[in-house]
Parts: sequence; structure tokens; C-alpha cells
Amino acid sequence: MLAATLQVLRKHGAAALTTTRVAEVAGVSVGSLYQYFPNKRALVAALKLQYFEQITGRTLAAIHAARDLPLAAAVAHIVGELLAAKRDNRVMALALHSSLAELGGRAWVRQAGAMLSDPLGELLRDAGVARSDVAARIVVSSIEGVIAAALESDPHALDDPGLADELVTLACGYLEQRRRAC
Amino acid sequence: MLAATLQVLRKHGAAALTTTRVAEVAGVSVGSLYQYFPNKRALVAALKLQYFEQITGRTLAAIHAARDLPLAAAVAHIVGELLAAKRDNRVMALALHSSLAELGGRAWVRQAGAMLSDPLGELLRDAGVARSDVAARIVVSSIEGVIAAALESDPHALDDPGLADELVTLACGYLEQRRRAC
Amino acid sequence: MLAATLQVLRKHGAAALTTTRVAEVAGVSVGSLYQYFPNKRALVAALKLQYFEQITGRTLAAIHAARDLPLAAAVAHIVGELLAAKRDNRVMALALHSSLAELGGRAWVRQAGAMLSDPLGELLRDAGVARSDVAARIVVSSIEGVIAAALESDPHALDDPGLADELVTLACGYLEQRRRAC
Amino acid sequence: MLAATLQVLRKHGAAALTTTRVAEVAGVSVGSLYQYFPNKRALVAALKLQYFEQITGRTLAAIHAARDLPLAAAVAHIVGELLAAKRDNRVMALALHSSLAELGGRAWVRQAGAMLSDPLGELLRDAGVARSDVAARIVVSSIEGVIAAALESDPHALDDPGLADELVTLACGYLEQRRRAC
DNA sequence: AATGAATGAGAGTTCATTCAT
DNA sequence: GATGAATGAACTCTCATTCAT
Repeated sequence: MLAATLQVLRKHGAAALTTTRVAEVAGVSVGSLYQYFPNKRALVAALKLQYFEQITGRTLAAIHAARDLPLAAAVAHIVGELLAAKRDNRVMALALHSSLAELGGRAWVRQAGAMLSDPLGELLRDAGVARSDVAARIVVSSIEGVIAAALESDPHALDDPGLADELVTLACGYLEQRRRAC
Repeated sequence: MLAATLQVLRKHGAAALTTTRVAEVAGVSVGSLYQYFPNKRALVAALKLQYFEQITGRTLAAIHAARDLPLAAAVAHIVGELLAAKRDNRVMALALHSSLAELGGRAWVRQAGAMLSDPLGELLRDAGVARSDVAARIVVSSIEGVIAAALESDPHALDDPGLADELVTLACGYLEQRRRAC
Repeated sequence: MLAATLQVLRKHGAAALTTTRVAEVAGVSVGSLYQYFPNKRALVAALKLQYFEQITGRTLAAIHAARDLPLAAAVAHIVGELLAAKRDNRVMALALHSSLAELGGRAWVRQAGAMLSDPLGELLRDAGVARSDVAARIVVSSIEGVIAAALESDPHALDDPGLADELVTLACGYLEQRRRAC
Repeated sequence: MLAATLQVLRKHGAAALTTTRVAEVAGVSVGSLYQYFPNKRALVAALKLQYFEQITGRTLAAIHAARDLPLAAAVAHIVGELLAAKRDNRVMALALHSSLAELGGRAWVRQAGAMLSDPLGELLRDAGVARSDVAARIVVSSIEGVIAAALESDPHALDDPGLADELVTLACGYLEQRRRAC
């Protein structure tokens, strides 16, 4: 059913996301839909959660794995994994970036950011970055901003290898300055 | 009426933005609303346009004015003006960042980004930044990402003087690396 | 204003006949419209009345003038005048036949029929037609039916000289049988 | 639901035919109405079609059955069947004649006429009537005109046995003249 | 468990009519 | 007298949700 939701979202947009259509695409009845999800909001929330967990989980693992690398290498690894995670969930990424904002706010984005910022903050602190918690939030939100803009202007942006380079340059350039600030 | 739209958007969110409610808040009848706007979409579009023009106009002017400054000073000036413009339209900024995405897509955001990226690209090229057009897009979108995230977690974020510093550090750090890349 | 009503009716149909549009086409304000007509129904009624009077008046005169002619000649004269009257009010005829039915019923058609049937009945009685009142109604309604159908399938039907012939044949054939029935 | 539509049409006229009222009279909700008819026009169209098929079907059969009768008997049979068909659908006939003109034009009447005129034309040609196609149209439209006028002045007109006689006299008188014209 | 017809509140939009200017 | 902005009741249509089968 989540797959059907995604498909409807991609093909017809958020405005056309009706429970009837989702059920139809999923090959079940509306009644069955309501046996698994109490209401439409829950359906969308589940989709968000799934995306959220995929991306956040993998990125958190990357942050963890990068703990002992030098800062530049750590950033490169994390950014690479983040992009890979989005690439592996490209349909979701596109649907959510383009139209799921229209479905119940962007609070989940904030939540995802917070979840990543904390462990990243620790990593940065260990790497000698000043005010590491703030720095982590800046890094995460700037990267998300660039990716969002890229996806909006080109749905295939995630396949562009240059994007990773830019993001690493962006993050490292910022952190470099922050490190000197120590 | 645009003010009423804004108020409804702020207080109740995009899902509760109905023509009846807007008219009610504006203290007029629905009929009058439709005398000035052909339909609901036009109402929202007018609001977006107003915001768009305020922010874009002022930022473009700042880019122009910063043409002959050294890069760091130019960035500081532009970021300062952008934030000031958003501060002067804070209610709009908040409403649009939180819920207007839900109303007809984010195409206008892309458009605004494009409008700023071109002149900024020229400025960067003159300042000796490699691949200045790409760099401009990265700078614009990362800054927007940081501001969006900041506003989402704290509606008063625009008043925090530290935000400007962070944005300047972010942009300069990135551009520094790009300059060396020449 | 009646002319404007007619024009709107012809160009856009009965569904698009709004007071605002009529006023616009007439080059006055809605307010002025309401100074001359208490409401929209009255506007349409006035138009109907005008048509009604044109056609009925001229046809009544024709009936009167045909009093002393032999039956066949009388019928030819009356039919000729009726068609001529419609031709002289062709725009109205077309508008009323195609769309004014949609505006407040066809009672006026019945009324017009009644108005013609009585004097025609007298003429027929004098010509020795049995049950002349019934005969008159049959003649009038059959002629109206043929004209209506003709106009519906071809707006230029009134210009076809063959139409008059057919109508005369129709009426005379019927009346011939009725006369023998004496 | 079609029955409810008919009832509303009869009791309150075409102007009062609203989806809400039809649903109410039908004892269902508006939603259900829209489950069976995509929109209001379709509801009315279905009603027209039903009437159209009843009348046209039976009359066509009558024309077919009358192929080998002498002309006068053929006409009598056809007229009798047409009237019987209308009598069997009296409520519909009344509703459609008085107010369905107000709902989407009279194109269907023309269509029905055309459908009958062609086979009738063949029958007339075989019976030696000159310009049988024109004659068929005249006969059909004059008969429809008389019936329409009769129904407008008296809803029980269809029950008057005299009506059939008049129609037969009308049609035969006309065709007699046409036959001589050979 | 699954179904899908039924529901009905509520959305956007129109337009005849009024009345202060 | 003329204006036309303001009104708001009424309309068509949608869709999340329920529940008898």
C-alpha cells in the first residue's frame, strides 16, 4: 500500500492522492486500506517514516564509521553515504521532495535534521571544530538545501557525481574556517 | 485580503486556507474576494509574488551594490541584506516557509533561486571563482537551506545575529576553496 | 438593452445570459439595468413580448386581410406573412427558438398560438371547415412545429422559398380533408 | 434516481432541478448520486436517452410494420403507435416537453426527428410520394408540433382519441397532395 | 478479513440583486 | 440618474470515512 501511495504521488501529485485511488492502485478495497491505516494522514506518515528511517539510519551508520577518519575523509564518506541512501530510495526522495511537503508539513524534516545533527556534532567536536553543535546543524541543513534545490531543478541530479564533490567542498570549506576559529 | 490570507496561513495552516475563512478574516464576503482574485490559486500566487519580489528585489540590489567589494565583504553584504529583507517580511517568510509549499508546489522557490544565481554567478566569476555558475547555485541553495531549517526550528531565528555570521562563514569557506581551485 | 440581451443570447447561449454581461454589452451599468427592469426575468419577458407582438401582430393582420380570399389563397397569404415576420426578426427568432425555451418555459408560445387560433378559426369557419376551432389549432401548431424543426437543423431555413410551399401544402391538404368532412 | 429527477422536473420545473433536491427526493445522499452519474448533465442526458429510446424504438418498429399497408392505414398505424408510446411514458413526455428544453438544448429532438425521418422517407417513397425525404421531415415535425402544443395546453391531451384522428388527417391530407404531385 | 456503496460535511465558485456614493 | 463594489445564498462536485454484507 505504501508502494501504491508512492506511485500515485509520483504519477499524479499530492492533490490527486485520494484513498480510493491508492486502494485501487494497490489492488485492494478502501475498506482494507482502513484496516491497516486509521486514516489518510497515517498512510502518509508511514511513508515519511520509512524514508526517514532509510536515510537517517544509513547516514547515522556512516557518521559512526567515520569517527576515526580525518575530517575531510569523514565528510566525504558521510556525504557519499547520504547521497547513496537517497539514490537507493530515489522514487521516495523525489516524491517527498516535490510533493510530500504538501501533506502535513515539514516537521519530519526538522526531526530528521536533529537526529543527524547530534552525532555529527560529536564527531565534529572530536575533530576540533568550535561550537560543534551549531556547526553540525549548519552542515546538515546546507547540504539538505543544496540537494533539495538540485532535485527540484533536475530529477536526475542524484546521479550527477559532481554533486558529491560540491557538497564535500561546501562542508569542508565551512568546517575549515570553524577549525581555525578554535 | 492578502493580509487575511497570511493570517489564516499562520494561524491555521495551509490545509485550513479556505476562501470562506479568508473572506471572513478579511471582513468581507466571499463574493468580494472573487471580485479581486479569479480563484483561490490566484490569491496564493499573489502572496507568493509579493514575497518573491520583496526578497529577490532587495537581494538583487545587494548583489549589484557589492560588485566592487572584496569577496568576503561582498558576501557579508549580500547575506546581510537577504536576511534583512526576510526580517522585514517576517510574517510572510514564516507562512511561506512553513506552509506555502503545500499550495501549488515550490516552483517559485526554484525560480527565485535562478533569478539570484545568475547575477551572483557574474559577481563570483569576476572575483575569480571557478565554475562560477555552479558555485552561485550552491551558495544560494545552501543559504536557503540553512535559513529554512533555522526558521522551522525557531520562528525567531531571523533575529539571531549569529545566523548571518554562520551563513557568511559557510559561503566564504566554500568560495575560498573554489578560488584556490582556479 | 433588449438588443444587448439578444446579442448575448445569440453569441453565448442562455446559460451565459447574466445581468452583468448584458449590462456590459449594452454599455451601461448593472444598476441602470435594474432601473428599467425589476429583475432578470422581466428582461427576458420583455424580449419575448417584443417578438411575440411582432409576429402575432403581423400574422393577425394577414389573417384579417385574407378574410375574403379563397381558402388556398388565404392560407398562402397568411403563411407568407408569418414567415416574412419571422424573417424580419430573424435574430430574435433564432435566439428564441434555440435558447429562450430555457428561460422561463414555453407558456408564451401557447399564448401566441391561442391568440392566432381564434381569428384563424373564424376565417376557417366562414370557409366551411368543420370544427374550425380545432382545425385552427392544428394548423397553427403544425406550422410552428415544422418551422421550429427547420430552424433547429438549419439557421437559414427561413430563407428557403420551398419552406412556404411545404407549409401551404401541409395546411391546405389538412383543410381540404376537413372541408369534405362537412 | 431517474424517477426522482423526473418527479422534481414535474413538480418544480427545470430551474429547481438541483443535485441536492434530486438526491433528497430519491432518498439517497448527493454522494450516491455522483456514484452513478458523473455530473448533473449526465443525469439529464440519461433521462432524455431513456425517453428517446422508448419513443423512437417503438415508432421505428411501427414504421417497419406498416411497410406493406396502404398509405392511409400505414399513417394511422404509425401515429397510433407514436401516441401509444408517449402515453406509456406520459410522465416523461410531459416533463420533457415542458421543461427539458431548458436543460441542454433541443438537439436530441432534432436527432430523434432525423432517426424517424429516414425510414419514414423510404416508406413514403415506396408509396409514391414525391420528394419523400422532405415529406417525411414535414410529417414528423408537424406531428411533433401538434403534440407539443396539445400537451402544453392540456396535460391529458394524449388521452384524447380525437388527437390521433387529427394527426392522421393532417399527415394524409399533406401526403395526398404530395402524391398527386408525382 | 475484505468489500465498496453510501454518506454528508464542506470545498470552490457564481451571479441576481442592492445601495452608498 | 447612474454607478459598480459588495453581498451571500445557492449551486455543483469531492472525498475521507463508515459499516452492512
